[in-house]
Amino acid sequence: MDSDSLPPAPRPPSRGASTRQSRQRGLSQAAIIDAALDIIDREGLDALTMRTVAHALGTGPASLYAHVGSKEQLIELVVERVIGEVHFIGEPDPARWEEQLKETAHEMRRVFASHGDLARASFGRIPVGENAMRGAESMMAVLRAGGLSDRVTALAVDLLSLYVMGIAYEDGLARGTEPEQFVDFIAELRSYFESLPADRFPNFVSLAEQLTSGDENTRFEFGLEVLIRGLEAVSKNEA
Amino acid sequence: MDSDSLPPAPRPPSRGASTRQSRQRGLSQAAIIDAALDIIDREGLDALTMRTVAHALGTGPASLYAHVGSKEQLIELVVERVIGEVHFIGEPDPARWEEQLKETAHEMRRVFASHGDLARASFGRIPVGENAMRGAESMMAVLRAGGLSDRVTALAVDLLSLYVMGIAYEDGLARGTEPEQFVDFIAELRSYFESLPADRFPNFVSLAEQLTSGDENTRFEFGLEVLIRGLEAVSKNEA
DNA sequence: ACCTGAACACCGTTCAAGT
DNA sequence: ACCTGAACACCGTTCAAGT
Repeated sequence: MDSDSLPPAPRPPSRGASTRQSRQRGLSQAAIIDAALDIIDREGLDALTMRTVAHALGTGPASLYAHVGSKEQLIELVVERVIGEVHFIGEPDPARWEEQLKETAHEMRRVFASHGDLARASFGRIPVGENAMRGAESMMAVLRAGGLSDRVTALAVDLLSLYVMGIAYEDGLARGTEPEQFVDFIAELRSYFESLPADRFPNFVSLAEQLTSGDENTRFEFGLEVLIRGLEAVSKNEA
Repeated sequence: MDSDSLPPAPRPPSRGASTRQSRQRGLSQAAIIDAALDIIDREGLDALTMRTVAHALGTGPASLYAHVGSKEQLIELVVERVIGEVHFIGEPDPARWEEQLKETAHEMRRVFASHGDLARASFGRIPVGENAMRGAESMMAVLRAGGLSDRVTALAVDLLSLYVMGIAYEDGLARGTEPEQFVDFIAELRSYFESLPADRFPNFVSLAEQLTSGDENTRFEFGLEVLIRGLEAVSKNEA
């Protein structure tokens, strides 16, 4: 997974301070990231606290600040680490760019789905870590191999990431509530839609089933299909 | 803006408690929502605190709980109120469904852009308030007028909302930092991309300008175009 | 019924002091 | 250089007590 390190990336304004390194004297940045990710996996993002992380490592919260600039930066590091778990396309195939893009999207969703509601914290960040950069590089390679212009490629990588992380964000929220409770809520929602006054809400009434029946996978698949077909259309139009 | 009230909507699992009404004895739910929105507009979502809201109204935080179940619910009420500012399409025109969808998307973005980073709190919520429902109803009417199937309409209203709110979320983050700082960061980012090792990051290097030049409006417009062209394609395919 | 002060159980972060 | 305890300046929410 490792490779030659990159020059230092610019940091987005007003995020945490810079990182210091420790040379394995009990605590280390890696151990802190591990502990943080473990908490997110098992108890979700809200349970992630400088205090809970410290506790898991047998210290107090103040000790973490020798290895991590802030809680904000710790989350950034966790996200970057998790992006490292995503398998991006290594060899772009011009004939299969749509499939390869879908594969990548599925991979990203799968990985974030395996880490609680971490996607919530990841959303809206401009990721400049090594793993995130490699991922974007791979997506751009696939898009260009598919014949998309420079302009469309640059916009598309952004759009696709927004979509996938948005879905992952919502996935995480749904996972935050008990599955049974969630099913109940959807059922309640359906009968609520059906009970609406038909003169003012004709579409809610007649689409009540459609609106509450699709599972999250078909929603995801649909959006992906729309985006890729849309990219094809926009790209064709440009030429 | 008001109309006959709807039957009580189901509440998503594990959000705030139910609302009590006060009859204008100094404090009221409306006044609390006003104060909260005002704080968000001027200082952003992070400045919204039960304490800051209470302070703006000349009381202590405990007093708010007679009118609002929780902070979570207060935010929900603020979001619902803000959605009320969006002008949705009243008369769907079958010949102009794409334009009408774009108009609605622009309206939503415009309204949320005028309320700090509120979109961040709105994202991922299933909105069941009256205003939100009317908005979704209007979008579905436009989609169906455009000839989209029930299935595609139901999925599309969801997809479009996800996109617009995702963009609005990012808008809000960008607005959180000083404009000058943000420009500097983008410039830094560009030279960082350009300085990357070309053997491992050929696309970042050659697309450095494209990746850092588009302003937020062109990004938004591009995604909207892709989505709508994609919906056309998917819809044609279905028939 | 509404409002309040005080308190509870938390936060992230700093800082002087230790090694 | 790293680690720590204690403290600072906050949170959301509860609850007994007031009117």
